[in-house]
Amino acid sequence: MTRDQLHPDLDQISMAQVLHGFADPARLHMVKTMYELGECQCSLVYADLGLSKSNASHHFRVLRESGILRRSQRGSQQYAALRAEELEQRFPGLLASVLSNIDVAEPDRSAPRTQ
Amino acid sequence: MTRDQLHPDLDQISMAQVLHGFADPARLHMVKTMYELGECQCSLVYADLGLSKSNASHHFRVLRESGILRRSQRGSQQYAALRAEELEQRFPGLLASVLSNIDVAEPDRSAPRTQ
DNA sequence: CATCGGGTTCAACGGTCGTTGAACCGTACA
DNA sequence: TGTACGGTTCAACGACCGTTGAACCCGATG
Repeated sequence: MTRDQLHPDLDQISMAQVLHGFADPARLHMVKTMYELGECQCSLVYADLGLSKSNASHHFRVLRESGILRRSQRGSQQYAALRAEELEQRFPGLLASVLSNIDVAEPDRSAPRTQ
Repeated sequence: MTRDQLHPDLDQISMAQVLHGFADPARLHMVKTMYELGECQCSLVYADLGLSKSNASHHFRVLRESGILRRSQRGSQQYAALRAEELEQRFPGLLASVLSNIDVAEPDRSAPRTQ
């Protein structure tokens, strides 16, 4: 059976909050992975990111508290999945546009910063 | 004539950066105002937000450095405008979905926090 | 000249963020 | 029983964020 953790009602989440949840390169990568894999084991989500366990746990918490993903436990394993339908209902089109732009070419970091 | 300030090339802006630029209630409000008014005087953008001058200037800087708006000076007045077309080209659909969700009902802050 | 208006800059503050490492927890398996 | 695995929690750290108030800048206007 699925035993849920603490997840906010999406009606309690503001636009600024969910945008903050997305606004990190590691978390964007995790979102992309979950989109591609569907519900999957947590360790798969950050496998190729080089995050420490505690750091990954932190980002999972931010994503969960932003309403972006749902975690559940089945047997001895934890799973994670995007709350895609709920997000679509609360913020129509937002997840889709974030997903479709995650792979946009990263800027050239060797160039000098502005200002 | 239009004299520009320091604005990053949008190719230098990452998805995470622009999302961070949007991820603040005051800045979302400013974005909405600029969308409704088009290019307009800066003071109009934060008129009904209760921001101090220096705080507004700070948020203008964040929005500018995130590539979200362009500032210009004509005569003695400063103007601000969304970089809508450039954003659309770099992150297709993103600005539109943010704009269309800014007015989503704010969550009920009287409810207890999760965790 | 002075002064006003619209913005910027600066230092300072309290709070939060991302990251780390170590300790811990629960389940599974030897 | 022990021990390994997958995660969480905690304290700590340096960095950054949002906000404030005061000082400053500069073009326009008296």
